[in-house]
Order: sequence, then structure tokens, then C-alpha cells
Amino acid sequence: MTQALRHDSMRARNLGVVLGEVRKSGPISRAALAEITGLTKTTVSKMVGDLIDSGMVTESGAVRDGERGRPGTAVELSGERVAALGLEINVDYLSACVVDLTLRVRTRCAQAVDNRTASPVETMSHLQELAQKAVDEAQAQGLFIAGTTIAVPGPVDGGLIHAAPNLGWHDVRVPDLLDLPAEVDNEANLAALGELWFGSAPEDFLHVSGEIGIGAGLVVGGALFRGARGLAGELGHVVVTPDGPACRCGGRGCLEQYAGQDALLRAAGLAGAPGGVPGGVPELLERLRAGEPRPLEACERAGQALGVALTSAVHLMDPGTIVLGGVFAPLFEWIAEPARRTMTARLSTMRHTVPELTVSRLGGDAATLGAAGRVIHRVIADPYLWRRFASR
Amino acid sequence: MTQALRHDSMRARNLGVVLGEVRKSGPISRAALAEITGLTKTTVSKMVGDLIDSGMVTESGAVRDGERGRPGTAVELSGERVAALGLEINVDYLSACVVDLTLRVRTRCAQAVDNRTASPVETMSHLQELAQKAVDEAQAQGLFIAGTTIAVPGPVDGGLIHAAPNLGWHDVRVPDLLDLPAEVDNEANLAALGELWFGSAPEDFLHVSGEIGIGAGLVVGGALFRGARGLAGELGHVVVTPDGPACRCGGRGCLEQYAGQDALLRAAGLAGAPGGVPGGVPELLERLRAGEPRPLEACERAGQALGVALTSAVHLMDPGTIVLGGVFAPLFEWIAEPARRTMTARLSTMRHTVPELTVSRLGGDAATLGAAGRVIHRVIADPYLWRRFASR
DNA sequence: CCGAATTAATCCACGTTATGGACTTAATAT
DNA sequence: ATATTAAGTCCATAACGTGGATTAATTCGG
Repeated sequence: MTQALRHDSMRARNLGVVLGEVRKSGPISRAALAEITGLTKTTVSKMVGDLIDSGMVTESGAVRDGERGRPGTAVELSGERVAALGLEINVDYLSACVVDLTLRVRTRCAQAVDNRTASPVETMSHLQELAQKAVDEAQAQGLFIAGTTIAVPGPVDGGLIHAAPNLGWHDVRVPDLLDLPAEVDNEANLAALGELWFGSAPEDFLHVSGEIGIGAGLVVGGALFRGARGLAGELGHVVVTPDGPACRCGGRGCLEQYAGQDALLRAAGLAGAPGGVPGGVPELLERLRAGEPRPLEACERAGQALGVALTSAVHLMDPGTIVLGGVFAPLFEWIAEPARRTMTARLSTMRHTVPELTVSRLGGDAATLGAAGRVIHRVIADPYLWRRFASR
Repeated sequence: MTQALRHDSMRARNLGVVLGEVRKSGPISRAALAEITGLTKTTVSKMVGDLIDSGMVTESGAVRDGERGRPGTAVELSGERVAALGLEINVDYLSACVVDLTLRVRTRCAQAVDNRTASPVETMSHLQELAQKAVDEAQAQGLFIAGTTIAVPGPVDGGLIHAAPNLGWHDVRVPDLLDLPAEVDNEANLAALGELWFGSAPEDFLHVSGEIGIGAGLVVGGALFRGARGLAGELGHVVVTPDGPACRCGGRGCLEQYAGQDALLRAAGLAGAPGGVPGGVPELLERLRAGEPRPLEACERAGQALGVALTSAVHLMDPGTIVLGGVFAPLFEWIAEPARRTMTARLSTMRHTVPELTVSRLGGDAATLGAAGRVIHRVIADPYLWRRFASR
């Protein structure tokens, strides 16, 4: 239910509105902010003053909006004080990054670890080291870490990972294993948000994360759609052929059995081992470029299967556009065309526009960036909460 | 973007919060309202006074919350003043209803019209008559009609019906053909909302409307999910078998080809004609009850296909529960079991709870009721807007 | 080169809204 | 009958945004 407002919550919201507008409209004068938000110049001035005091905003030169008259002093987000830590646990690596309020990446580090063989405790201890390194570097730059988010490959329910089949984790309460207050979210969700904030994607899109599994994150009106229990977006298990090959999810003919990384490599005649040998995808790319028929055929079929699953997804969720990320990003050239063809054949009669298929520009970094970005966006939405911590 | 708040909008929101709580928590004292909303008793008292003045709330007897002390005077929604008109255009009938602020149905009328053979203008002129009758009756009861919504079978984009294949309508701007300010929305969407508000469904569910076509409306946290362009929920065209029979949507093997009303009747050996002969479903019910093997087999197959499509829907949208409405309501007994079996087999490994399948308790009335309910819920969310019109 | 016009930002008195403690009212318990 | 408890109202106060006046910094026209 919507919460009742009091004077302080009104102020908090308005502060968020003003800061959000500063973020959106770049360097902008107080007068223009007043115009856009509908608040008076007086109110905006006071708020901008507070935001400057708390180190979230700085003045930067002058702007001339009209032709005549006194020019305004522009204000913009300051990246010098508030920052966020994004962490990612994936099947074969860990990564961390620190992002400032302007969404500039200030620190970034990664480490190859096989988390399938390591225990959750071991993995988390590696992650702790990586996080500490990133935090130290950030503090050396004078940054204050407002919060941390961890991306994990699997459905998350309030910090608890009930089952992450690709990691082999069961009932792990991730934040408890880290010496840092942190929140946890699904890798596919955060990758979608990463694409939204760092990849200049539109306001409405479906981001497809092709990894060992295939996940998807739907963004509508700039907000992530999570479903009733936060488990939405499991594109990998959408039914492509009801009596197709058995899937580890218990179903048959799921998309993952046609376009998942393992299935794709196997169909291409590479790496029969589950999980794929290291270098599987680079090898596949090489053979595709060399024009070998079997890999080409494998991509064609995977693309068609993806097209079928996306057709169902479009009918059900009506995304604006579709962004292919993860391993589908390097494979875009070979996968997108058959997928697009399949979708167009099946959708064009009912809709006058079939969602466009585009490539992710972030690839594998999307989730880590999204994790940090989520914290930043929360601070911007409610700067009142953070003003004490951020101020010098 | 979220809007900046001023004193008046703060008051408007709080008034809505209080009224919403009155709706939700039935007869309730001012003190309890203050407790729940977090506002002070003073503020709540003033607001309740305003709401009583505008005829939206009445005092009703006393309530004793604790054991000792002065009992509170209960306030609850008043159904005596504010009401809403819901209209529905469907393939073979028109209907109208007037609902008051307490969601009690005050007037209800319907008319059988074959809208496939009638032109949009003819249909709308019939609807105008029906609406006028309902409005007159409501005014005779002293009710004030706060607004009108029209339910139509087909995707709607801001009042414009681009193409409603089941009606044979193209580019019809529905509100322009009615002598009444009204909004238009998709029948499947409004049926889902009707189920939410009138059928005591939970806060999260997917409502499946089995008519000639199969639509679905997803409700998450009490709000309808519409997708980027408002076209979400086309369950009927989710792919069940990629190389199945051709569908009028241009695809192949869509759910509608297995579980749509026409396909179902045909498979049961009834009514080869598209659209079904009148009495098709009652006849089918009779034969099912008689235990005829071919209709039973048809329902079994339709249920399995529905289960496959719902499996994809659950993976993508993660609904809490699933409500079967429209023709699936009377057929529930024969369709639900195979659908449930199929879903459980495919979903239970990945999720520890498979969404429950339940019957709609409203059947065909859901959309008309939802149309009226939408207006009521808007008034309750923002009573400030309506206080002048409603007040004595 | 200087005054008029124009726009930005700040200042200050004011109106609106919610607050919180005091007070009144109405019930139960002792 | 008196104390206790809780509901509802009253009133002075605080928080916040408003809007007009003022000051500041430009450009334009003569």
C-alpha cells in the first residue's frame, strides 16, 4: 500500500525528484529545475544547497538557457563522494567494481575461480578479499561506499539462494557469509539493469543473458519486472518442443536444451563435457569465422529455438525491444538472424511492430555494473536517507 | 518520473491512503486508522470529516478495540453517493452494470447482439441505449456516476482498437462513438481486475480468459501488468508445438489451436463451423457429463496444451496462482487436471511451489465488473479529485 | 559606453499541512 | 462512586513550499 506522507517524507521525495532530474538532465540551472519539477525557485535553491552540502551535487560553470538575461550556474552530479560496490559470483569467476554517483567506474577487478568445485564458504572468502581490495581503492580516492549488491547466477528470495543448480549451491544465505552489509539479486535481473543504466538501452526491453543457463530480465518503464515471488524471467525453460530432450529442470524441450551454452557447443561438435571446456566459446567463434558447416548449422538451429521462445515471451510480456547479452553477444552475428526470422514469421500478422533484436554492449560486465548501479539509483531516488553519511 | 509534491498533493495522497485503508479494513475507528497509517489522530479526524462531507464515508455504530476505555465510532465506505458504470462489448452480447463505492452491484443489464455482423456504429448505438438505461436507474437511486470504462475483446491502445479480429473491427476509436466520457480497456485485463476485486482472488495471480480467443491478465501486487505497449498477456498465441497447425495469427501450433473454443469443439466432434454454433459449449458439457470418450479426450488434450503454455508463462512471469475463467470455468473439472499434471511434471524440480490452478467464480461477468471497479478504485485512490462532484 | 530589458538566484513574510500534548468524552474495572 | 483506559477534539507549534520583492549578472538597443 502507498504510505502516508508527512512533512519529512514530502521533503525526502522532493529531494529525490530534484536529484533525479539533475541526473537525467545533466548540467542544469536551478531555474530550469524549478521549471521541470513544478517546484518554486526558492524550494529548488534550498534543496540544491543541501545536495551540494552532502556532496552529491556540484556547481559547474554557467549555462545560458535563453538569449538574454543572467546566465544560470549549472549543477550536476558529483562523483567525488558517494559510490557503490557491485559484486558478482559466477560459475567460473568472481568480479567487483566500484561506481560513483555519476555512474563512472572507479575500480574494477576480477578473479578466475571455479566455484563449482569450491564450497560456498570458500567462494565467499575469495569474494571478501576482492571486495576489500575494491573498497580500499575506493577509500583511497576519497569515496564513501553507500552500499553493496551481489549478483548470483540463480533465483534469489530475500538474500536466500534456495537452489542455484549451476553453482551446486543449496539454501545459502549469501550476505551472512560476507563481512559487509550487502544485498543479493539474480544475475539476469542485474544484467538487465546494467544494460539499462550503463548500456544506454531504451526504457522498455527484455535482456537475455546467455550463460550456461539462459536467463532474462524484463525492464518496463525503467523498472524491473520481478513477478510475484521474484522468479520471473526464466527464459531458458520456456517450452520450445513439448516432447524434446529432457532438461535438468525436469521438463522437456526447454530452450536451454537448444540454445544453452552446453547444448550449443555440443551441437557444434565441440566439448561434450557439461559446462564446456575452457575456451569453448572462443573456439566456436573461430570455427564460425572459418565457415565450418556444423557450427553454422548449430547456431542456425539455436537461433530458431530462441526465436520460438522469444515469440512466446513477446506474446506474454510485450517487451519493447530485445537485447541479447552474455555469450549471445559475441554470437549475435550468427544467432540473431534466424531468431529474428522466426519471430517475424510468427508475430508480424498480429502486431504491426515486431520487437527489434539488438546486441548488448556490455557483455559479461552487465551484472556487476548493474549490481553497483542499483545502489546508486537507490541513493539518487532517496538522497535524504544518505545525506548524513555522504556529507563531508 | 515521480512527481514533486506540494502541500495540496500531500493532502490528496493522504486522503487517498486513509480512504484506501477504510476500504481495506472495513468498519474501523479513527484511532485505528491513525495507528495504521502513521498519521496522527488529529489529521485522520479532519480527513474522515472531509470524507463524510463528500459522501464517500459514513459512521456506522461503535467498535471496541481493547477491553476498557471509550469505544470508537466506526467509519466505513458509503455506497449511497459515488458509483461507476462498466460496459462490455463482446462477440455475441453487450452488457452494462453500475457499481457503488462499496463494490456492490446496483444495476445490471445485458443484451444479446451479434456484433460480428453489426457495424461498429450500430453496436455502439445499442451500447449507448444500454448505458443510458443503467445511468437512469442509478440516478433514480441517488447515485452519482464518477466515470465509465468499456471492455472490448482485443488489444487497446489509448482508446483506439487497431484490430479486433473476433469482432472484425479495424481502427475504431470507441469512446468517440459514445455520448459519454469513457475509457476503453482490454476484456482480458478487466476480467483479471474483476476477479481481483469481486472474486476475492489473491494479490498475485494470472487470470486466463478462455473465450473464442484465449487472453490472460497478470496481476502482481494488486496491479495489472501491461507490458511496454499494453499488449501483454496474449496467452492464446504462446507456442505449444513449433510446427503445429497454422493459426490465424500467422504462427503455428499456438495454444489457441489446441484449447481455443473453436478448436476444442471441433476436437470433441461438435460444430465444425468457426465461431461455434450457438449452444456449442452447453452441448459439450452435456456430452462430457454423459462420459462420451471423444469430448473427454478433447479436454484431456486441451488441458495438456494449456499446461505446456502455462509452464512457459510461469517461467517467464512467475504468477502466484492461476485462475481459469471464461469457458474454462464450466470446463474446469475436465481441463484443470491434465493442465495441472503437465505443469507439475515440468515445474516441480525448479520451484518448490507450483502455482495452484483455481476456478473463476465470476465467469463471464468478470470483465464488466472489472470495468466498473477500475473507476471505483481510481476514485478511492484519489478522492481529492472527486470530492466536489460527490459532495451532497 | 550606458540604461533598459531579461533572466537567475536569494530573501522574507505567509499559507497550508501535519504534529503533539492537553482536554473532553465515554466506556470498563475496582 | 472512583480510577483507569481509550477515542476523539482542540489549539499552539513546527515544517515545508509559495509567491512576490530584491539583488545579481547578463544581452540588447541607442
